[in-house]
Amino acid sequence: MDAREQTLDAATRLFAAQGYGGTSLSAIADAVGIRKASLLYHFPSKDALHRAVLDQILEHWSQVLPRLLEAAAGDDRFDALLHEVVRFFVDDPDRARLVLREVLDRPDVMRARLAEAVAPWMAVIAGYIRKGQGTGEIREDADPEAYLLHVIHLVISGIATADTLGSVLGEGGDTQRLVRELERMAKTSLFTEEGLARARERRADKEDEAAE
Amino acid sequence: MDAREQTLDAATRLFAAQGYGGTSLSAIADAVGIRKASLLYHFPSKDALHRAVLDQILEHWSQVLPRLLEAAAGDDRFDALLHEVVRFFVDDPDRARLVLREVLDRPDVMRARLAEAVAPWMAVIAGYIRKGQGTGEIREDADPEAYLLHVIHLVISGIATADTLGSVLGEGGDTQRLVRELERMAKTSLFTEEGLARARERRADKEDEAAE
DNA sequence: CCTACCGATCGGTAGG
DNA sequence: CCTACCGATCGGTAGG
Repeated sequence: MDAREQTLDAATRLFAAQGYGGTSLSAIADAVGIRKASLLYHFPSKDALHRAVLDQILEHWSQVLPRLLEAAAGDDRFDALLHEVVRFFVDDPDRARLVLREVLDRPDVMRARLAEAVAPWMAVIAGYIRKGQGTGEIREDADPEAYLLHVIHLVISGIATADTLGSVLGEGGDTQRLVRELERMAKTSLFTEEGLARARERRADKEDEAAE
Repeated sequence: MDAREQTLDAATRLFAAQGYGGTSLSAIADAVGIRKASLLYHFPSKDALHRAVLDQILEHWSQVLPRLLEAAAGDDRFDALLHEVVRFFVDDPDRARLVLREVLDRPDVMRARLAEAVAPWMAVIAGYIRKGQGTGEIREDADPEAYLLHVIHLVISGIATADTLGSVLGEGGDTQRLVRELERMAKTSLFTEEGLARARERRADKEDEAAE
């Protein structure tokens, strides 16, 4: 791993933990083991480094989202999508903390970037939800776009703070327990009882096929 | 409003918008219209000012929560509680942003404070949920503590970012629309169809009584 | 509540 | 990738 990658890694970690204003270039350079001036050879400014860190995360989704929506075009699209989003942030909770901080720190910059990178895909998924409302599998009173926004909130802020707030649950407050409840809430607030029952049948069928 | 209150107000606004590290004492003093040195006459240090800002918020809940739980001891306890929490943060979204930042910036300090101030009440409400699971009004598979934590997440991060992310919904992305869907999600993921129906009946009865 | 001032640290540059 | 250095700003103090 070259110095540029090491710097990106350390910056991700420190920006996530202490914020942009709370992290100095010296602190990042120390973590990498170089001098601050050397860091500014790889990235022209603190702001440029910060943008590079954020680009890494948003770039991932520009690549993964379309692939995922096509691949999981079948019945379990929703499950697959939710699982992938959860997996990405649980894999490295710093990603969740960074996105959360960014929305707080630079609301207008982030609004523009999300409108460009995420909104188009949200519209597609909202379309699927509306189709499900037609077949009776999805609750009529759900507001597709607002629902999606809240599920993203649930995932990101839930995972960003899981380490800290899990302990409020007592000893058993691990991330897995929080994730399980999070997925349950996302599903039961979207699907009708009929929709949930159909999904269970589909899963049972699949297991039978796999067993043959 | 004296200078101390003005300082608390300005600090709340600026810490919420730009974070602790991103806000200088001069910036706060400028907003109040005094000198930085004068600010440090009212609060011994930046850290002390920050603590005072946070204390204001947590103190509110130490007072309101017990009163609310006793007063709304009837059937609509859940509705009343959720509404009050939403109202408090919608009233001033900076409160939501501050709490969110605090959990990110000082995880261990915040864990300790929440364990002391919020955890006991969460245990009480979780007890009510378990009782509802016994009567069939609340879904058996809900995890009471994890559910409550996620609803708080939903409210706080939803409201903290409503201004920014509402626009992702298009023109109609106002806070009210987000709040309505938020409350729908919280209820439908907690109550069974039977529980929801019973709540509707109770509301109809109340309206009849009021009409008489 | 002010002026005046402190050492420390900030992001960034020059030059090699 | 380094040493050396820049002006600006930081949180905080002295003294009135």
